[in-house]
Amino acid sequence: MISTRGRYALRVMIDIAENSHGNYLPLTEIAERQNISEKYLESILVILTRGSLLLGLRGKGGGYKLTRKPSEYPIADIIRLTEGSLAPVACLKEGAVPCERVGECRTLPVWQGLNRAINDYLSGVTLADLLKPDAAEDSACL
Amino acid sequence: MISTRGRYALRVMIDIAENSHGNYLPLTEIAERQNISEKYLESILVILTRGSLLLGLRGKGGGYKLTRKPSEYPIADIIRLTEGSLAPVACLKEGAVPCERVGECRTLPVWQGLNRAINDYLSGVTLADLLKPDAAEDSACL
DNA sequence: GATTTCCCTATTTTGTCAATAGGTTTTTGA
DNA sequence: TCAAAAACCTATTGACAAAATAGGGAAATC
Repeated sequence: MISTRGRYALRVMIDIAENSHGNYLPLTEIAERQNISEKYLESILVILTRGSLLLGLRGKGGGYKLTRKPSEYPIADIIRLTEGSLAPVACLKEGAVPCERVGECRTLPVWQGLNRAINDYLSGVTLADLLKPDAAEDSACL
Repeated sequence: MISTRGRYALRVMIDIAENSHGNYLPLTEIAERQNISEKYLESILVILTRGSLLLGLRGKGGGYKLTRKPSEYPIADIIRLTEGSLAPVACLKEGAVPCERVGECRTLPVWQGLNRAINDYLSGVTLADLLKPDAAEDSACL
């Protein structure tokens, strides 16, 4: 199950894509529009910024903006970053110690197949696909 | 993420399919083979039995057995039952109160698409696909 | 230099999952 | 008929991660 953090992250990315028009959007504005507490939202924006999905600028006139065009943000990137992983089971996480039963594990193929299905789907949808028609023009967003 | 309960459930179903040969397998035997505590395993078998994926028989000579041929168990059924749902977000769970933002929700299409990708994949694989070659003959398992 | 705004670390709260415990009922078979 | 074997049932504990809060520090602007 995608957690609150990942779901909020996606909403926030859409919000910025639709409202930024190339400018920096302050946290308070996003929080109000999305009805998320400023403090909790902040913890999510930190992750998105550290992962280079957003650019943060301090001081008056500062805020957050996208680093790329919406069509260059696969949803998979957003969810993977904020959730830590997209893997449906722990043993498929990046850098997991390979389970000792790996040779005899009868269930591994299912999880690998599921993992691929999830990745393929979420990699094939981008932020641009989720925007309101009039906000979807890439040029208007950077 | 699929929880321990769901992963164990799948392992147990495979175990029974491969070892039952039409007989009832007692919990203790399965627990030992799978290295799962008897008490915890019991809580999982209760779910599988109530959901009619297994048949339980009490008393000496009793235990658990499949109710159908392995090829008639989509993995989706096993995981959905033990996890409660396959939905990647709460608002897509069976019987969830529809979110009030539904009309304006920009993220819903992603979750619906992901939901479908997961369901399609897990519905297309059955228990029979995961068995050792020599146990895969359906007739030997009921 | 005061205000705005992001940045950083830590803590509390909450809730679910994993696991355990202890008992009850049914069935068999000696 | 009674002891053993086995599933069935309810409740509780323990551990951990997620959600949310708190308080302050650093950069940029005007």
